[in-house]
Amino acid sequence: MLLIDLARTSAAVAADSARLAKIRHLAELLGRVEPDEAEIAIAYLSGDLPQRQIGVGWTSLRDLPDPRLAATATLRQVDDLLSRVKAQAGPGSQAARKALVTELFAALTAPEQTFLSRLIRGELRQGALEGVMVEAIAKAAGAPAAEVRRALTLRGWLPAVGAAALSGGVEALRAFHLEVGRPVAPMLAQSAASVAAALDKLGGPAAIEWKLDGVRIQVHRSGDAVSVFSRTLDEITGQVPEVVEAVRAFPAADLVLDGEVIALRPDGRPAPFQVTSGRVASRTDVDKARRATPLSVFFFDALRVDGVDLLDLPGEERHAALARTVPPELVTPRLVTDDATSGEAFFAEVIREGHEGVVVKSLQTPYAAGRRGAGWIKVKPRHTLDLVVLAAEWGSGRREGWLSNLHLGARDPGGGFVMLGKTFKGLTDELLTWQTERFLELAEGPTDDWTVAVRPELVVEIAFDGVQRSSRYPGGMALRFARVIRYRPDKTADQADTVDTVRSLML
DNA sequence: TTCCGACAGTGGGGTCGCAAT
DNA sequence: ATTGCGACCCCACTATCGGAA
Repeated sequence: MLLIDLARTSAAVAADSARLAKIRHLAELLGRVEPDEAEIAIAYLSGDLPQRQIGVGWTSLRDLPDPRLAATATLRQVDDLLSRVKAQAGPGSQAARKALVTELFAALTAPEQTFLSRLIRGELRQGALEGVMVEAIAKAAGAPAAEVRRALTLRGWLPAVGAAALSGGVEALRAFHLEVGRPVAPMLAQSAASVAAALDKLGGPAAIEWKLDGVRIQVHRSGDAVSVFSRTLDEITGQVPEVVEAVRAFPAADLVLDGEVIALRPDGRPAPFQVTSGRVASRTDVDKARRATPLSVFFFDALRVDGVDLLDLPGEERHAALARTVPPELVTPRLVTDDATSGEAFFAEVIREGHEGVVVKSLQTPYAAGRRGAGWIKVKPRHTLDLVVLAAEWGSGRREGWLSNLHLGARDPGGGFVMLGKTFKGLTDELLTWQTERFLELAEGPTDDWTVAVRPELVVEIAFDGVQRSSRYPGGMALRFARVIRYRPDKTADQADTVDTVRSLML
């Protein structure tokens, strides 16, 4: 199959807003792809590369060679070349990558260049990724979407599942099973504003667990072989020897567990997320990193114990299996209750201990791998500040033509404002329209292609999860997960919150 | 007919490793 | 020694479609 076929399908998918139409376009293409190119087609049309990452990003794709007029590139040829790009390493590799990318793009027509460039940058913007592709595979293979979804959960990689479905139908899908050593898409959580709201949503007793501000892990053990995977299913075994040692000591030789690693201070309180994150990312001298920043591990779910798959069992039965296998001090602390008052008290206590919040979990629901299932609901405290808009950046994609990303500043009692970060979240289309107009009225000072500086007059209420140390911003601190709640037309900039207030929140 | 679950899109701060400067 | 880039850790929120209620 030719790359131009995918480029045309992608354009058609983007042109139709209806999901069912997108699915039809994708299924039609899957119906005519050769079996040995099915994985490539599925990967590309759901926004992925079979190579996952190839060391080429936005900057490397800025100036492309002139396009050709005739489309001749096959999927296989493109895929082979991208594998060669990925394989470059060592001195001279950046130039070698660049040369290969240029060679590849010089062989493509304009629509192919656009498609491939967007794909590599991760900005396909066709309104269809994995979720829609699951439906398209089901349609093309004549199988129920639920079977495709189940296989995806267990295999973790849609192109493999889709290729099997296209060639072997439902039977091939049913052959996928949980395999120790191969990661499963982790279950995700929805969120709620309070424990009471979360309990209300679940209806009935639930488990309220500590939410640790660390890094999610999935651990597989078969005999002495232990593998640890990240949330995106990358293997990080070598970076977390503490986990490997802990799990080897458990009284079960066949395990799949879900948990979190976190750096704790000597007094048992959590280190800032940046510390845990940096430790987990360290690969070059793990022993040294470990001595400086030891990791603790806590488990909260069991997907398999001693040869028995637990994914489809109710949460409580999985937790019972976990408790039989993992020593109590390594099980994430929890409270089972249906009482909102004691639930809120538990939440308050967890926050006092310095942790991020809680996850309220249904006792009944199975492990909804890879989905933001309704069975888990996270609750975190929310801080707010009234800050001043210092500038805004032009948006892209569906926000093109709108001033979108806000630069936020706190008032300096000594005069002026100190920038604390940016946010684009929480804005409705209506608000985007309003603020674009307003900012252009207030525009002043240095303005580049992306940024419009404005007179610091507008006050906006910002929610955020915490204040982190920052080397990027002049005040030495930045807001974590900042988002807009509302504008405050009732306030003037001299009534905005000060940097001193922000600094007091950093501890 | 209305409601709501699931998805895609739009970007945020921080850190590490590597190659280039 | 420093800088730029890619990858990945954490992530919130709105708009939209279409099936569920």
